[in-house]
Amino acid sequence: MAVPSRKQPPGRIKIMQALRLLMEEQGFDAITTAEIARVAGVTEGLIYKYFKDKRDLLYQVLEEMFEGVILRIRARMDLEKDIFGRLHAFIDETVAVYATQRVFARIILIEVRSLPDFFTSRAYGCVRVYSRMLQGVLEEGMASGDFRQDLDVRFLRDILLGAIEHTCLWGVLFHRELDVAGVAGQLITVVREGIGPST
Amino acid sequence: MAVPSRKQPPGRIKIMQALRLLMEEQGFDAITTAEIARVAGVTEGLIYKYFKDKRDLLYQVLEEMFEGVILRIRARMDLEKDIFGRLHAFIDETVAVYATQRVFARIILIEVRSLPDFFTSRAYGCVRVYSRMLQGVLEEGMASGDFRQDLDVRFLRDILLGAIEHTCLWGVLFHRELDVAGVAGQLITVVREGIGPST
DNA sequence: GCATAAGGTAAGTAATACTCACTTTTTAAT
DNA sequence: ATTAAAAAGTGAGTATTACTTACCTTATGC
Repeated sequence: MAVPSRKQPPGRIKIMQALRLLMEEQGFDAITTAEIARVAGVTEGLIYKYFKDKRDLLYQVLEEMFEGVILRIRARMDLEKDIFGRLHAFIDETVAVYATQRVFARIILIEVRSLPDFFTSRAYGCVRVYSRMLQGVLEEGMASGDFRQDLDVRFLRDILLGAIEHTCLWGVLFHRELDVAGVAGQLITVVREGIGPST
Repeated sequence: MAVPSRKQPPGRIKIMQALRLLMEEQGFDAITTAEIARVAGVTEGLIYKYFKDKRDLLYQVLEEMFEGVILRIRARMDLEKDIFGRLHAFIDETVAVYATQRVFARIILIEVRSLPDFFTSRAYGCVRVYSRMLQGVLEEGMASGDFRQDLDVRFLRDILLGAIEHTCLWGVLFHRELDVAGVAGQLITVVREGIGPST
């Protein structure tokens, strides 16, 4: 689904590109529909031919980017054989995405959280798929005995997702470089062995 | 500072209470200034006598609540002697706050993140104080040798903060009960010992 | 070659955050 | 007590902006 980039009307594409471009420099709320239309080279009314409202436009832009991100992470994970390798791949690739795709990172980490209808959007479906990927690895690890058994998989998943997001958040907010290997490495260390004195 | 609840004009207090009340049921963006004024029993214009703009009102409400939260967490931590006890107190009390003070939780976890000028507000100062409390514990743990030495304290702090926030996020978003002891317990377990098979 | 639908336009509307000139109340010094 | 001045509060008005609607234009299939 959402695949045929062929049949998409040019105006629709230009509108989505315009928003992506504008979001390189401004937050979503600061961007007006008039500005989007101007940059896209179309009229304001056209936006509402293809998008239910301004937020729906944001969600569809996010969905488009998220599909690429999911493919990228999945491909990277498929290269790894052992559990911790796959876990590391997931974390490392996620951080790498946040580091390089700033518009994507800003949308997912900052913008959509406060928009209520996001959680019924197709873009949120991507979040669930993404989240499920991590959960899958964790379940494997439980089943194989590589991870301790006394943890709730969903809790553990949320702990990891939160840790990843928050370690990247400040860099994304303040446009600072992200030390991808550093963040991913520290995360994996903590997760593997905890913060107790090294064994 | 910010103490004298005496000298505050009644209108100002009523406006802040009105926003808190309205936020029990609605998101910040969905609340209009007209509605705030109506509930407060004052006119719309008065809001702008005491608050720079609508967001500034939100920040001041948050700041007021945050001061109480900080006192509460600090008091709880001061009861604990050993490092892991203090760490557990910080986590447990934070989760308890998110579980019981839903308006506070929603503002800090969901609303302010996308508002650019939040990070120059006094309320953000509270976030820094709060965050510094955790960092203090971690530094102690490093110094005393209770924690492993090869971790960056600030990374570790962000990992923990993110983990706490994210494990509470869905409950807060979807108005579900939070299993305070469960969340805090799992977090402490992971942090202490990692996810490797239990030793 | 024409009907039909899809792509696109332009002017208008309602809502809402915010302003400003003004009035009322409180405070405090003579 | 009187009054000046500062603080508290009002209410009508404005600019912005997301969104609508009726209309035009171009492409597509039969």
